[in-house]
Amino acid sequence: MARKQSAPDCGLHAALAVLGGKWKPAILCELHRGPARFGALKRQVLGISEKVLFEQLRELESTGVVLRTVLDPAPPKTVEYSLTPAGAALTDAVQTLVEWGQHHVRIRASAPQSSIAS
Amino acid sequence: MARKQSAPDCGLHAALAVLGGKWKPAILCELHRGPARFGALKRQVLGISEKVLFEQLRELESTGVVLRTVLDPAPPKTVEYSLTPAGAALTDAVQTLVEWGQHHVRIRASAPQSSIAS
DNA sequence: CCGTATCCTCTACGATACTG
DNA sequence: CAGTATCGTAGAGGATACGG
Repeated sequence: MARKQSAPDCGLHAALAVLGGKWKPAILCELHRGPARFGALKRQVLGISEKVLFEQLRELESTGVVLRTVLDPAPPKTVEYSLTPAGAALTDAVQTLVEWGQHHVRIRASAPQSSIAS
Repeated sequence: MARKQSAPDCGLHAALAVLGGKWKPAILCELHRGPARFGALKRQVLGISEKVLFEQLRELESTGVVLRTVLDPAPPKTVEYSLTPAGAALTDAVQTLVEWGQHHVRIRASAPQSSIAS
Protein backbone atom coordinates (compact mmCIF):
# COMPACT_ATOMS: atom_id res chain seq x y z
CA MET A 1 0.00 0.00 0.00
CA ALA A 2 1.30 3.42 0.80
CA ARG A 3 -0.08 4.28 -2.59
CA LYS A 4 -0.53 7.85 -3.52
CA GLN A 5 -3.77 9.32 -2.28
CA SER A 6 -5.61 12.06 -4.09
CA ALA A 7 -6.04 14.21 -1.04
CA PRO A 8 -3.76 13.66 1.95
CA ASP A 9 -6.62 14.27 4.36
CA CYS A 10 -4.28 14.87 7.21
CA GLY A 11 -1.48 13.22 9.10
CA LEU A 12 -3.65 10.12 9.16
CA HIS A 13 -2.39 9.39 5.70
CA ALA A 14 1.19 9.44 6.91
CA ALA A 15 0.43 7.31 9.93
CA LEU A 16 -1.43 4.68 7.94
CA ALA A 17 1.36 4.59 5.40
CA VAL A 18 3.59 3.50 8.26
CA LEU A 19 1.45 0.92 10.04
CA GLY A 20 -0.59 -0.08 7.05
CA GLY A 21 -0.22 -3.48 5.48
CA LYS A 22 -1.07 -6.88 6.78
CA TRP A 23 1.85 -7.51 9.11
CA LYS A 24 3.25 -4.17 10.23
CA PRO A 25 0.92 -3.91 13.22
CA ALA A 26 2.02 -7.31 14.47
CA ILE A 27 5.69 -6.54 13.91
CA LEU A 28 5.41 -3.19 15.63
CA CYS A 29 3.52 -4.89 18.42
CA GLU A 30 6.37 -7.36 18.94
CA LEU A 31 9.06 -4.71 18.84
CA HIS A 32 7.00 -2.73 21.29
CA ARG A 33 7.82 -5.43 23.83
CA GLY A 34 11.49 -4.94 23.12
CA PRO A 35 14.23 -5.41 20.52
CA ALA A 36 14.24 -8.66 18.59
CA ARG A 37 16.34 -10.46 16.04
CA PHE A 38 15.13 -11.45 12.60
CA GLY A 39 14.63 -15.07 13.51
CA ALA A 40 12.84 -14.14 16.69
CA LEU A 41 10.38 -11.97 14.82
CA LYS A 42 9.87 -14.67 12.28
CA ARG A 43 8.99 -17.05 15.06
CA GLN A 44 6.76 -14.67 16.99
CA VAL A 45 4.76 -13.29 14.11
CA LEU A 46 4.07 -16.84 12.90
CA GLY A 47 2.38 -17.05 9.51
CA ILE A 48 4.71 -14.53 7.92
CA SER A 49 7.23 -15.53 5.26
CA GLU A 50 10.86 -14.44 5.34
CA LYS A 51 10.45 -12.37 2.23
CA VAL A 52 7.49 -10.42 3.52
CA LEU A 53 8.95 -9.99 6.98
CA PHE A 54 11.97 -8.50 5.36
CA GLU A 55 10.05 -6.20 3.10
CA GLN A 56 7.97 -4.90 5.96
CA LEU A 57 11.05 -4.46 8.10
CA ARG A 58 12.76 -2.46 5.38
CA GLU A 59 9.72 -0.27 4.94
CA LEU A 60 9.47 0.31 8.66
CA GLU A 61 13.14 1.14 8.64
CA SER A 62 12.85 3.57 5.75
CA THR A 63 9.96 5.35 7.41
CA GLY A 64 12.12 5.81 10.46
CA VAL A 65 10.17 3.85 13.04
CA VAL A 66 12.45 0.83 13.23
CA LEU A 67 16.20 0.65 13.73
CA ARG A 68 18.35 -2.12 12.33
CA THR A 69 21.54 -2.93 14.23
CA VAL A 70 24.17 -5.43 13.18
CA LEU A 71 25.40 -7.10 16.34
CA ASP A 72 27.80 -9.56 14.77
CA PRO A 73 29.00 -9.28 11.16
CA ALA A 74 30.50 -12.77 11.30
CA PRO A 75 29.13 -15.35 8.81
CA PRO A 76 26.15 -16.41 10.86
CA LYS A 77 25.63 -12.73 11.53
CA THR A 78 23.15 -11.50 14.07
CA VAL A 79 21.01 -8.44 13.54
CA GLU A 80 18.68 -6.76 15.96
CA TYR A 81 15.61 -4.72 15.20
CA SER A 82 14.23 -2.18 17.61
CA LEU A 83 11.87 0.76 17.74
CA THR A 84 13.26 4.23 17.18
CA PRO A 85 11.91 7.05 19.38
CA ALA A 86 9.47 7.81 16.57
CA GLY A 87 8.42 4.19 16.51
CA ALA A 88 7.85 4.18 20.23
CA ALA A 89 5.80 7.34 19.90
CA LEU A 90 3.76 5.67 17.20
CA THR A 91 2.98 2.53 19.16
CA ASP A 92 2.04 4.83 21.99
CA ALA A 93 -0.25 6.94 19.82
CA VAL A 94 -1.85 3.75 18.59
CA GLN A 95 -2.98 2.85 22.07
CA THR A 96 -5.96 5.16 21.75
CA LEU A 97 -7.05 3.27 18.69
CA VAL A 98 -6.46 -0.03 20.41
CA GLU A 99 -8.76 0.98 23.20
CA TRP A 100 -11.39 2.14 20.77
CA GLY A 101 -11.14 -1.18 18.99
CA GLN A 102 -11.54 -3.19 22.16
CA HIS A 103 -14.46 -1.08 23.28
CA HIS A 104 -16.06 -1.19 19.86
CA VAL A 105 -15.83 -4.96 19.72
CA ARG A 106 -17.46 -5.34 23.08
CA ILE A 107 -20.29 -2.98 22.18
CA ARG A 108 -21.06 -4.74 18.94
CA ALA A 109 -20.87 -8.10 20.62
CA SER A 110 -23.55 -7.19 23.11
CA ALA A 111 -25.74 -4.88 21.05
CA PRO A 112 -26.00 -5.76 17.36
CA GLN A 113 -27.64 -2.66 15.88
CA SER A 114 -27.93 -3.94 12.31
CA SER A 115 -27.49 -7.11 10.32
CA ILE A 116 -23.81 -7.76 10.43
CA ALA A 117 -22.83 -11.34 10.51
CA SER A 118 -24.99 -14.32 9.76
CA MET B 1 -7.98 -5.78 3.83
CA ALA B 2 -9.84 -6.96 6.86
CA ARG B 3 -8.05 -10.16 6.03
CA LYS B 4 -7.66 -12.76 8.68
CA GLN B 5 -4.61 -12.26 10.83
CA SER B 6 -2.74 -15.05 12.52
CA ALA B 7 -2.66 -13.36 15.89
CA PRO B 8 -5.13 -10.56 16.68
CA ASP B 9 -2.46 -8.58 18.48
CA CYS B 10 -5.01 -6.42 20.19
CA GLY B 11 -7.86 -4.06 19.49
CA LEU B 12 -5.63 -2.56 16.85
CA HIS B 13 -6.72 -5.34 14.59
CA ALA B 14 -10.34 -4.35 15.00
CA ALA B 15 -9.63 -0.68 14.50
CA LEU B 16 -7.60 -1.23 11.35
CA ALA B 17 -10.30 -3.49 10.01
CA VAL B 18 -12.58 -0.48 10.21
CA LEU B 19 -10.40 2.31 8.85
CA GLY B 20 -8.19 0.15 6.73
CA GLY B 21 -8.35 0.27 2.99
CA LYS B 22 -7.38 2.96 0.59
CA TRP B 23 -10.35 5.27 0.91
CA LYS B 24 -11.97 4.75 4.28
CA PRO B 25 -9.79 7.32 6.00
CA ALA B 26 -10.76 9.97 3.48
CA ILE B 27 -14.43 9.07 3.67
CA LEU B 28 -14.41 9.10 7.46
CA CYS B 29 -12.57 12.39 7.32
CA GLU B 30 -15.30 13.90 5.17
CA LEU B 31 -18.12 12.57 7.31
CA HIS B 32 -16.29 13.91 10.32
CA ARG B 33 -17.06 17.39 8.98
CA GLY B 34 -20.73 16.47 8.86
CA PRO B 35 -23.32 14.31 7.09
CA ALA B 36 -23.08 14.06 3.32
CA ARG B 37 -24.95 12.55 0.41
CA PHE B 38 -23.54 9.93 -1.91
CA GLY B 39 -22.91 12.38 -4.71
CA ALA B 40 -21.32 14.86 -2.34
CA LEU B 41 -18.88 12.25 -1.06
CA LYS B 42 -18.13 11.18 -4.59
CA ARG B 43 -17.23 14.75 -5.41
CA GLN B 44 -15.23 15.43 -2.28
CA VAL B 45 -13.17 12.29 -2.21
CA LEU B 46 -12.25 12.79 -5.84
CA GLY B 47 -10.37 9.89 -7.45
CA ILE B 48 -12.77 7.29 -6.06
CA SER B 49 -15.11 5.33 -8.30
CA GLU B 50 -18.78 4.85 -7.52
CA LYS B 51 -18.33 1.13 -7.05
CA VAL B 52 -15.55 1.49 -4.53
CA LEU B 53 -17.20 4.36 -2.70
CA PHE B 54 -20.22 2.15 -2.29
CA GLU B 55 -18.30 -0.84 -1.12
CA GLN B 56 -16.43 1.19 1.45
CA LEU B 57 -19.63 2.85 2.59
CA ARG B 58 -21.31 -0.51 3.05
CA GLU B 59 -18.37 -1.82 5.01
CA LEU B 60 -18.30 1.23 7.22
CA GLU B 61 -22.02 0.78 7.69
CA SER B 62 -21.70 -2.89 8.59
CA THR B 63 -18.97 -2.15 11.10
CA GLY B 64 -21.29 0.31 12.75
CA VAL B 65 -19.39 3.55 12.26
CA VAL B 66 -21.52 5.01 9.52
CA LEU B 67 -25.26 5.47 9.33
CA ARG B 68 -27.22 5.42 6.09
CA THR B 69 -30.43 7.43 5.99
CA VAL B 70 -32.88 7.55 3.09
CA LEU B 71 -34.19 11.10 2.93
CA ASP B 72 -36.37 10.72 -0.14
CA PRO B 73 -37.39 7.34 -1.56
CA ALA B 74 -38.71 8.96 -4.73
CA PRO B 75 -37.09 7.89 -8.04
CA PRO B 76 -34.17 10.29 -7.91
CA LYS B 77 -33.86 9.27 -4.26
CA THR B 78 -31.61 11.08 -1.86
CA VAL B 79 -29.57 9.31 0.78
CA GLU B 80 -27.47 10.75 3.52
CA TYR B 81 -24.49 9.21 5.23
CA SER B 82 -23.34 10.26 8.68
CA LEU B 83 -21.14 9.08 11.52
CA THR B 84 -22.66 6.98 14.27
CA PRO B 85 -21.55 7.68 17.86
CA ALA B 86 -19.01 4.89 17.44
CA GLY B 87 -17.80 6.49 14.25
CA ALA B 88 -17.40 9.83 15.96
CA ALA B 89 -15.48 8.13 18.75
CA LEU B 90 -13.25 6.52 16.15
CA THR B 91 -12.41 9.70 14.31
CA ASP B 92 -11.71 11.20 17.68
CA ALA B 93 -9.41 8.37 18.70
CA VAL B 94 -7.64 8.73 15.41
CA GLN B 95 -6.65 12.28 16.22
CA THR B 96 -3.70 11.03 18.26
CA LEU B 97 -2.42 9.21 15.23
CA VAL B 98 -3.03 12.22 13.04
CA GLU B 99 -0.92 14.33 15.30
CA TRP B 100 1.82 11.71 15.33
CA GLY B 101 1.72 11.64 11.55
CA GLN B 102 2.00 15.37 11.21
CA HIS B 103 4.80 15.54 13.71
CA HIS B 104 6.58 12.60 12.13
CA VAL B 105 6.41 14.17 8.69
CA ARG B 106 7.88 17.42 9.95
CA ILE B 107 10.70 15.63 11.72
CA ARG B 108 11.64 13.60 8.70
CA ALA B 109 11.38 16.62 6.45
CA SER B 110 13.96 18.49 8.49
CA ALA B 111 16.19 15.57 9.48
CA PRO B 112 16.41 12.91 6.79
CA GLN B 113 18.17 10.03 8.53
CA SER B 114 18.12 7.64 5.58
CA SER B 115 17.09 7.40 1.97
CA ILE B 116 13.32 7.56 1.95
CA ALA B 117 11.53 8.93 -1.04
CA SER B 118 12.91 9.90 -4.39
C1' DC C 1 -29.34 10.75 -7.95
C1' DC C 2 -28.36 6.32 -6.04
C1' DG C 3 -27.04 1.75 -6.60
C1' DT C 4 -25.47 -2.50 -9.05
C1' DA C 5 -22.98 -5.49 -12.29
C1' DT C 6 -19.08 -6.64 -15.19
C1' DC C 7 -14.52 -6.92 -16.34
C1' DC C 8 -9.80 -5.95 -15.90
C1' DT C 9 -5.41 -4.49 -13.73
C1' DC C 10 -2.07 -4.10 -10.28
C1' DT C 11 0.41 -5.24 -6.33
C1' DA C 12 0.75 -6.93 -1.73
C1' DC C 13 1.49 -11.14 -0.06
C1' DG C 14 2.86 -16.22 -0.25
C1' DA C 15 6.03 -20.56 -1.03
C1' DT C 16 10.45 -21.96 -1.77
C1' DA C 17 15.14 -22.32 -2.57
C1' DC C 18 19.68 -20.51 -2.59
C1' DT C 19 23.99 -17.58 -0.89
C1' DG C 20 27.23 -15.22 2.51
C1' DC D 1 21.16 -16.57 11.01
C1' DA D 2 20.30 -13.08 7.78
C1' DG D 3 19.19 -11.69 3.30
C1' DT D 4 18.00 -12.26 -1.68
C1' DA D 5 15.71 -14.08 -5.90
C1' DT D 6 12.00 -16.10 -8.47
C1' DC D 7 7.60 -17.30 -9.57
C1' DG D 8 2.82 -17.59 -8.43
C1' DT D 9 -1.83 -16.08 -6.47
C1' DA D 10 -5.76 -13.67 -4.57
C1' DG D 11 -8.34 -9.85 -3.98
C1' DA D 12 -8.75 -4.86 -3.40
C1' DG D 13 -9.41 -1.37 -6.23
C1' DG D 14 -10.41 1.04 -11.04
C1' DA D 15 -13.35 2.07 -15.43
C1' DT D 16 -17.60 1.93 -17.26
C1' DA D 17 -22.25 1.15 -18.32
C1' DC D 18 -26.77 0.07 -17.09
C1' DG D 19 -31.14 0.04 -13.91
C1' DG D 20 -34.71 1.91 -10.41
